[in-house]
Amino acid sequence: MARTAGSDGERTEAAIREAAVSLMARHGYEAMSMRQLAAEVGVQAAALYRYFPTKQDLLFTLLNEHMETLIAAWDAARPRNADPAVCLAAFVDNHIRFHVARRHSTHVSNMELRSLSHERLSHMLRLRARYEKELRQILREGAEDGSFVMEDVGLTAMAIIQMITGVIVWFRPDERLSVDEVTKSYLAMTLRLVGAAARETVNVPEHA
Amino acid sequence: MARTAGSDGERTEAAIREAAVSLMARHGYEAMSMRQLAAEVGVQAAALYRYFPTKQDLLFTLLNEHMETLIAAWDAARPRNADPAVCLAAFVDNHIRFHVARRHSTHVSNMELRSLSHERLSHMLRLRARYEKELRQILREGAEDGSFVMEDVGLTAMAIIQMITGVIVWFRPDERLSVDEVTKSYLAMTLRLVGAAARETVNVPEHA
DNA sequence: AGAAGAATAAAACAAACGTTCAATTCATTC
DNA sequence: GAATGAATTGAACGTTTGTTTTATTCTTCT
Repeated sequence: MARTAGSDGERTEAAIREAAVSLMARHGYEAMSMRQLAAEVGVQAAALYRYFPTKQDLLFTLLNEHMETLIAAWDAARPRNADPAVCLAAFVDNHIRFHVARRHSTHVSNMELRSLSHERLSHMLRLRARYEKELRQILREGAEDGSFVMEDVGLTAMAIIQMITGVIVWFRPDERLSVDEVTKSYLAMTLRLVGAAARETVNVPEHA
Repeated sequence: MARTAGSDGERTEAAIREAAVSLMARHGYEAMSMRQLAAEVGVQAAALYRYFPTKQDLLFTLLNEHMETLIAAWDAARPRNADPAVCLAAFVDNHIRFHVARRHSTHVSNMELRSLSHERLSHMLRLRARYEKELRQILREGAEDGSFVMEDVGLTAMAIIQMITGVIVWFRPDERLSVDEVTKSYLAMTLRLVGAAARETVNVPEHA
């Protein structure tokens, strides 16, 4: 009844994070008990508190890491000095691939914000706003230089985000469509949505 | 300690449903306690069990009612013998207005399916599949008669559903945009998304 | 006015919850 | 090989949970 053979702090913490994301994604934050999580890791519940002072701290750590990583990924992937259509394509591509690769933590990020304290919720919303601002910026430039057609920048940004994040709700990587195929289709839909028909999918309106 | 003056079964049940939807939407099904719900209704927790045998029965009742009502609303609103663009427009319009008017129960329907038992989950998924099939049918007809352009019917259906359901995540009826404006914009985006430019938003590709 | 049934309160149940504490073993360093 | 600190256990804490039971009051019908 004490330290177990071969135990290692770093490995245990990583195992906790991984199991927590999986359990929260499947059953929800409130439905996941610390004992259940401990059992999944193969450890007693008390051991969890060596790494995360409270259950909510654990949640916050996971959510924060998810958003920080997403922002960093976009920062690395975004084209510089490119025209709006290229930027938008890069944004959609990065967004879908990132979220598909992290289905579970994306689910948690979308569902469990309400379990955070007020300050931590604000912090997460700020990160989210910062990320969404990138998309609005692209859309605004495209609307100004005439390469995009849209009624409202903010509204279009929300519509696109909802659409491309929604991939993870139904997409399973082992089914009929590959990530590449899905990404390509969503990219085409997005470009049509903002009135920037890609060369290969141009459609000339019949009565024009 | 017993029946209170002016108490009425029907009114109490309606009050329970209403308070439950509101609490579940704001805090989540797991986070809502029966005592908290009872307090919101102005009743003791034990009284709830006169109307719903278990907490999960209460959830199921709400979810089921939501989906049945949605399907009934579409059945009443859908045009008969109309071309795909008209049908699609009607679908988007009905969907957005229905969900905006029922923000709370939509939230619950989207978030709390996982708290249902296996059989009840299956039942809800069947209802959802039946509803989504309507959209796929419209898209398929449009793809076949050439009025729509799309890569994949199923994928496009999911993208549209996610996009137009996502309205309730950010939309607040008391802000800068009215329901009519939002619906109109989303309708325009949807038509462009499937390559069926509405008359007033036709855009002729520059290089055509 | 009295009987019957509908609607609720109050109290209790065992189980599960997040969390804390002290004790104990493993790994590492000197 | 003894000492030190990191890692973990096992038991316990007080709350809160969903639910049940029993008793009581209100309403309605005759």
